[in-house]
Amino acid sequence: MRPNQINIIYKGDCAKRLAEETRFPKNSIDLIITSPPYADRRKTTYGGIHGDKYVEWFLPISKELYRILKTNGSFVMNIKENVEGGERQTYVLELILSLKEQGWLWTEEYCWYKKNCHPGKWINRFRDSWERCLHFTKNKRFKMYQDSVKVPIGDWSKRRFKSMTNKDFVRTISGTKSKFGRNVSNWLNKRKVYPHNVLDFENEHYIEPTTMVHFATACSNRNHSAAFPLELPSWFMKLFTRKGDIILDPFMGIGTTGMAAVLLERNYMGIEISGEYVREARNNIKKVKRFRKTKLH
Amino acid sequence: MRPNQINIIYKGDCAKRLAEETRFPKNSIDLIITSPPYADRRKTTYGGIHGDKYVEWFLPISKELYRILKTNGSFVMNIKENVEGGERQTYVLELILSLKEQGWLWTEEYCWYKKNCHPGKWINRFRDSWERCLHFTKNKRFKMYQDSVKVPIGDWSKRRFKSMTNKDFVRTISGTKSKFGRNVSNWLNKRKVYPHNVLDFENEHYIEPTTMVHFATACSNRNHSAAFPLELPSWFMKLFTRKGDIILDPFMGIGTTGMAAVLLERNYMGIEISGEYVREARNNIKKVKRFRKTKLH
DNA sequence: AGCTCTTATGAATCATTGA
DNA sequence: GTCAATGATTCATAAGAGC
Repeated sequence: MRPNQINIIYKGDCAKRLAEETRFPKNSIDLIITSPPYADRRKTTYGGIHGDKYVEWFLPISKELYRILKTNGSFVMNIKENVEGGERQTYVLELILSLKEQGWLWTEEYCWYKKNCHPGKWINRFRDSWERCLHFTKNKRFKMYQDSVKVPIGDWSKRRFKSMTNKDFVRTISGTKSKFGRNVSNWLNKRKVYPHNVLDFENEHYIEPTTMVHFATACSNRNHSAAFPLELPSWFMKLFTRKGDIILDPFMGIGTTGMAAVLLERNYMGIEISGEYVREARNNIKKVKRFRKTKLH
Repeated sequence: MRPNQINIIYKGDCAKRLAEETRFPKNSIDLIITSPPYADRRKTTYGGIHGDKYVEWFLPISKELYRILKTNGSFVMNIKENVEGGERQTYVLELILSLKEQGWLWTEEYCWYKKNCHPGKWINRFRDSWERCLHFTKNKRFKMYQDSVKVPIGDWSKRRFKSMTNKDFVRTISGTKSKFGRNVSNWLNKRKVYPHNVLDFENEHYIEPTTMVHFATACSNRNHSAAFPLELPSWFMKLFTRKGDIILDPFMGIGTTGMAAVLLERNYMGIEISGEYVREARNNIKKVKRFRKTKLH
């Protein structure tokens, strides 16, 4: 069965919304990707779930997610435990163990390496520049389209570098965009390889650059910062779905997942408890749709 | 109390060795850094501890480690759970929870991003290119010398050196006659910033390049590859200890921790169960000592 | 000595085969 | 069936040979 409506955002508490079986029939979603509220964050909307209560709060939601996900689908959760009392909290670890008891397979943990992380200075730690992207599935075999996220081959193609003189180095450093850059990028495009499980979006261009640039200029929303950037859901969508598949984000926020889905010609479904976020998400997605029509076709 | 001997490697099972109180008095070690055998690895030496038994096996060891670590010391464990039956194993998660019950504070989880990870291609996952470096302490306040691991920053420098191996880097600067060499010296004196909690040794050079290069040429051991490269223990040593401090590796292997300690003028202690590894570790450390005398002084 | 090119090999994982 | 051993797959680095 298919959901009775797709490409829609429902306002409400996702535990309740997900239980509506005509809207969310079993085995109907190809990919669930979300960044749930972290413990003690988003206090206004979700009442600031404490770390001690986090697993208890999440399990009814993940039970519904398990029901509605296709047997060959994937569930990707972007999360990072915050620090409390000088220690990393343990609720993410406990959540992984509990999800396994619920029937989920903990297939992989991707590392999202974000170099431009939040600023700050503490005496007992450095800035946190990575987050977990937990990959759960219902079965050992699931849909995975690895070719769609291939990246240019690594820099060991520096045989190219070695043939260069010191002059070339200096010119590269001083000159902004010399022919050096173009040559190398040409060379690199000759061969593509599979990526690994650290997502480093600053170095690699997983979204087609032209699409990305056009889009960035077309819809720039500085008012609110997304929980995750467009690249993150886009990467997993390309990896685990094909065009026309249905992708769900039960904590839709300002609609980043929906925007990525539209750009990649997938169908989205979203749930969001905050009315303000719902409005903004709908608006953002509308902008993306308009952009796709005008610029890409 | 101080250990009755330092700069020594004991052969034996570390659970038993650590209990010898004259050799390992309580509150006597400044930093414990180790990469314990991963589950089902190193079968010949450690009997291949299975994931199900891993926590049970490790807890008696960590109990002794807690006893001998100074109250302001740190315990850094490099580990990564492997895949079994298509899923990531959970023994590392369980170990973290159990260590907390034992009294340890789980202060931080650093991510070691290793780009030269094992090759391979599978239908359900990509290559694993990161490992956990779990940071445990006995107290909220502990010794941390953040300034000692600051990294040079520069708009061009990072981009420039990203694609160079240490060897290239060293070779390049050693030709100081060139203009490029002078540029590099400038780079070394540039403004420095604090790193973050992703260790990315390809991009940053945490060991002084000259030391690094001289050493690489002086002692190259092909026979055995270290579990972790010299940079990893070096980085944590600089961060959590000062010259003259005592550093313990209860799973010494071929002595990488000891080599780093000698290079950084710290004292080391090690335990290793394999006689062959003990010999090689002693030999490696001897080489480093000789190197330090001849090349650096 | 310095550069180019070749070759070997990693804390891996999965499917298949054989006991 | 269950478990163990083997082969296939793959990318980046470093050592070694040759000029």
